[in-house]
Amino acid sequence: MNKYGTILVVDDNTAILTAMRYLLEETFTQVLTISSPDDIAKTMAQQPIDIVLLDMNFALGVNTGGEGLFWLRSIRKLHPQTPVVLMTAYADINLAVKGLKYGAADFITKPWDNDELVRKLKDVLDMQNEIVSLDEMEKEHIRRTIDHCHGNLTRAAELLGITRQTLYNKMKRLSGENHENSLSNGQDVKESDKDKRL
Amino acid sequence: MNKYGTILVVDDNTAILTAMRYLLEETFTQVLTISSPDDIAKTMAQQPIDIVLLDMNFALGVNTGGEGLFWLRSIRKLHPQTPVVLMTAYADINLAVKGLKYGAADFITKPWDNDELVRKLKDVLDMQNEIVSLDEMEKEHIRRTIDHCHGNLTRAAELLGITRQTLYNKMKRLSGENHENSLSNGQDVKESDKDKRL
DNA sequence: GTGCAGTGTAAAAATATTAGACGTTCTGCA
DNA sequence: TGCAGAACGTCTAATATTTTTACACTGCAC
Repeated sequence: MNKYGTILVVDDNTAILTAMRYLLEETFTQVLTISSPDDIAKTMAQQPIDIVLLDMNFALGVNTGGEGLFWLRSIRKLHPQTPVVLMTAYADINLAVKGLKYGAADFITKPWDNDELVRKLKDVLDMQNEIVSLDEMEKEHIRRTIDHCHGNLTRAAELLGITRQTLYNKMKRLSGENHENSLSNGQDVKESDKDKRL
Repeated sequence: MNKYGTILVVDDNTAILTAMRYLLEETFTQVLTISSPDDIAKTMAQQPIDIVLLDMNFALGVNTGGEGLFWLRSIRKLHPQTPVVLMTAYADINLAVKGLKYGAADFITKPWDNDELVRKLKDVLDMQNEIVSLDEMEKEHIRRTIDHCHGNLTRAAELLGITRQTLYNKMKRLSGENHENSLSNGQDVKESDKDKRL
């Protein structure tokens, strides 16, 4: 079974940290727990962390979640690619929206459901593993830009920083490539001679 | 003053639609309001819509927001680049998270604050207007991928679907281009002879 | 030590992009 | 209705980039 790497759990309630350790050890290769968010940077500098589970309410009596958002941003700044899942006891829709807009990968409310928690963490990691090829990324961005320009290819090309002709080329080429998914196992089917000359 | 294009407001409460029309006419060139989500597709096919403000609870008595999510997905499918802002009277954190994950641009709870509503809508449109050049997008994706591969360039190149040498080229080229922002007004400073031959 | 995986580099051939041009269609407007 | 400007679609030659293939070097596990 593929385990899911290293998870860092940050919560000032040590009982919760203990519970998390037991729960997450089944799924993750390594479960790190710290009770003070001040240690986040240090811990993440020492070793690669694959995902962070971050509590939103640290200062006792201060439950606006501002603390959590601060640490979320701090993590995002230092490690933009490491997903952060937020956790809070005080379901606050604005907090959730803000958290997700600051780049949180998901949001979990306490008390949590064990299965749901694990499933969400797995989903996040599965998703972020989906690195797409430059071509696919390019295709998507081009599509969006053309859409944004209401189909005006001249303007789209300008925004994209390429010439109109290049945009035509890319559109032609990229539209013909969407059936090859392709992780080819050595069988390179070169069809480059389809209309080399007409 | 630059107005913000066409907004489509979908809510089954006609009083709210009327209020929205008055509120949003100051900011948007055109305010379309429909009370039935069934008309969304038709309306959006007839003319370009720049942003959608979508209520989450349509079927009276059914307040899970499932209806809203359904229509959100339907809009995202047909017009992936058109931002959708969700609105609900029933602050539900899971609904907000789901909505944002399905691609909603923001989330507003009723009763709303006029200024905040308008500000959020403007923010969304300002943000989505930031179309970046293909080069910038490429650079960002490459950076993320290398990060994801813990610095293993060979694997990053594989994931990106390019050769390792091309990755080197792109890294060298793209890292040297980040000071030109550049919207040049005809002054093309060609420095292509910097190390043409050595 | 040897083999393996990754790095850094090189040069020629294959491709892609650019700049510039041309005639055609579309669209707003007088 | 007809015109001017904007966008389209296509082409060519000059550049630039990417691929292919190859070589030498490093760190590491066995």
